[in-house]
Amino acid sequence: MHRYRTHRCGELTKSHVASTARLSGWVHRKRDHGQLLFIDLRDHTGLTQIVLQPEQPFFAEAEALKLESVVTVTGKVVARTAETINPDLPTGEIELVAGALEIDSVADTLPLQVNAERDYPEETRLTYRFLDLRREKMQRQIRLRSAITSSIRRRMTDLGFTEIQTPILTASSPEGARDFLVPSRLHPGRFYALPQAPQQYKQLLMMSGFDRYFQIAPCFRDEDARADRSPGEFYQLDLEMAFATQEDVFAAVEPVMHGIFEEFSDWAVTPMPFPHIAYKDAIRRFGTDKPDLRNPIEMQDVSEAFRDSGFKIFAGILAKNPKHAVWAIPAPKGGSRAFCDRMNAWAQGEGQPGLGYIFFKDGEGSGPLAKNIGPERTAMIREQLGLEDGDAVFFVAGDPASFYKFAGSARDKVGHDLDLVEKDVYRFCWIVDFPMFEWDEEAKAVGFSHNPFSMPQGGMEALETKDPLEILAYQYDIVCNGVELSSGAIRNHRPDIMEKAFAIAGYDKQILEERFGGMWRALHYGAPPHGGIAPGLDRIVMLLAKTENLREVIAFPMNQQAQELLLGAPAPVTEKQLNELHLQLSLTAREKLKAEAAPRTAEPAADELRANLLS
RNA sequence: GGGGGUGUAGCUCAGUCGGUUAGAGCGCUGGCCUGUCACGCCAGAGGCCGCGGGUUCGAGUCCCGUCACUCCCGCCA
Repeated sequence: MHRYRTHRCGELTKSHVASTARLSGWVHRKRDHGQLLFIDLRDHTGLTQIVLQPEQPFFAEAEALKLESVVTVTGKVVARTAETINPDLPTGEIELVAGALEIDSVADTLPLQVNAERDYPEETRLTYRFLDLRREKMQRQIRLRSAITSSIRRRMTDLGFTEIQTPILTASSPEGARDFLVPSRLHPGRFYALPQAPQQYKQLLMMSGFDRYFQIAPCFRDEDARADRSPGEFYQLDLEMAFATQEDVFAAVEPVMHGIFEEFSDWAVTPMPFPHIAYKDAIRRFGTDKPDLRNPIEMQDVSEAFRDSGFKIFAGILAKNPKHAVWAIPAPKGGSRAFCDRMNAWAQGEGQPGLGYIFFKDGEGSGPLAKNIGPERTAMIREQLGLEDGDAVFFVAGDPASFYKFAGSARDKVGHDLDLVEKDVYRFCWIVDFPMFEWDEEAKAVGFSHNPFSMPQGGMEALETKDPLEILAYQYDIVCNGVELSSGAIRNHRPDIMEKAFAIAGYDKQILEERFGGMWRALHYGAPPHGGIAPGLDRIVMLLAKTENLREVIAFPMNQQAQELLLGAPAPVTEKQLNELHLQLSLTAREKLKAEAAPRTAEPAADELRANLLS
């Protein structure tokens, strides 16, 4: 008989009755009747009820067992009587009558309960992550992540993609987010950077003739956290294809995404092909480049209804600048003064002057705004938006470039508050035709708006003849339920076009050679046209697990302050380590205090242990 | 860097208008219980009310500061 187990805790059924079995696992719950003790024994497969009788020599020891202790039980599998069958448990028709009990490991009093589905503060959960992970929900979510990852690998391999690892210690790149830097011991004063994405390497692989590459790639960016953005590190399904057009990339990725979402959820998924929405249309219709298409509301430009109207504020705004506009956010079934006033109060809380509105009842428009512009213009708006009695409409005026974000969040709020958002469905779309360049207000100059290696639409001719801010790129995002899952592009494989594009963004050829040396060289020795994309794995799993927080689908996440509470990262290092790396710290008194205060870990002893290991 | 929320027993939370000895559930300790499965019953221990200062006869409660966690803004080619 195996030292620890002949079966798993979720395995025994009526067919095993009368056989001898050995189970190992955690004490999930105890029910002590004095002269009879039940223990629910748990492992990754489920629960089995163990029955312990008082004549057994280990009975007292078993009674004293703390929850979450680890034990090995050997005994006879017995059928339960009809009255004692537990229909809620897969193993509920049998129980194991203990003949021997071995205590493998005892547990202290628990800081969080494993056997209860209740919420604990993040800090407690992360400090005791090993306990948190034992809970059923976390087991389910981490296993879901594993299954999704396997499925992605299989699908990509079936499509002829080759999985290739790329370096973790690489070079800092001048564009993008803040880098994590790793000081070099052998090269004083020089630093490696952790990759923000394997962008250049995957393009080099295309130039190396691998045709189709993919990787479940770790990416590192030193940004502040959000609920849907881990601090520091995350994973992407990174892929790249040679001799591919934008449509080829869509045709490869769409079935993978669609297939994954069909495989791991019973919610409806947007049928293929996913709709394509141009960036500027997404902004105009939804106020964001990552629209939640479950929300049916679409905004419209209603400037003409307000131009030279009796509503002097909007008329004035429109007269001031030809770029200015008035956008309407329809609110079906939102036609009550209470709702409109609530929206107005919300807008003021968002730092807006307010939110103009009209609501429709008894065949006409109500509210101060309708009075100001008169019945004809009110009817025009109603006509354009197809509104009926009982509906409302909100207005935002000014320069769309500055108000579209607010308009987008107003659309979100109307959709949610009026319960218009579709349920139990994944709504996908592609956002295409991103601008190649954008105006950097801080630098007062033109810069790359997304990926500097994207191919401008129209190629060299566009760069030479068009206003840079008008040029579009072969740059695209895939969006699901308002979550940006990935962005990608057809790359610029022509050194002459790249030189010109970088010149427009203010980088001269020398920078290109210095900072992108490897790729710049490779482009001169036969580079295939290529492109790719990189869907974020954490966000895919988060959507499929139906949670709102990335930390729910990461085994050992950092907290919002980018600290890992189990091992205590980031941690101070010794003088010796600093010296080897040719580093000196330059900290203010206040920063020194903070640096010396060791991060909290689960066991105070861990801090001591770490100090010993480091010295 | 900025704004919001939270901080009370091991854990989750309640705590009224500032007023006597700060409560509940789970967990923990002791006792009882041979069919429970969120077992039940009885008893008990456990509190720097995050920390510092202030107002007050009196502060968990009000004010100021500070720290921690969390959500958001900035940031995220």
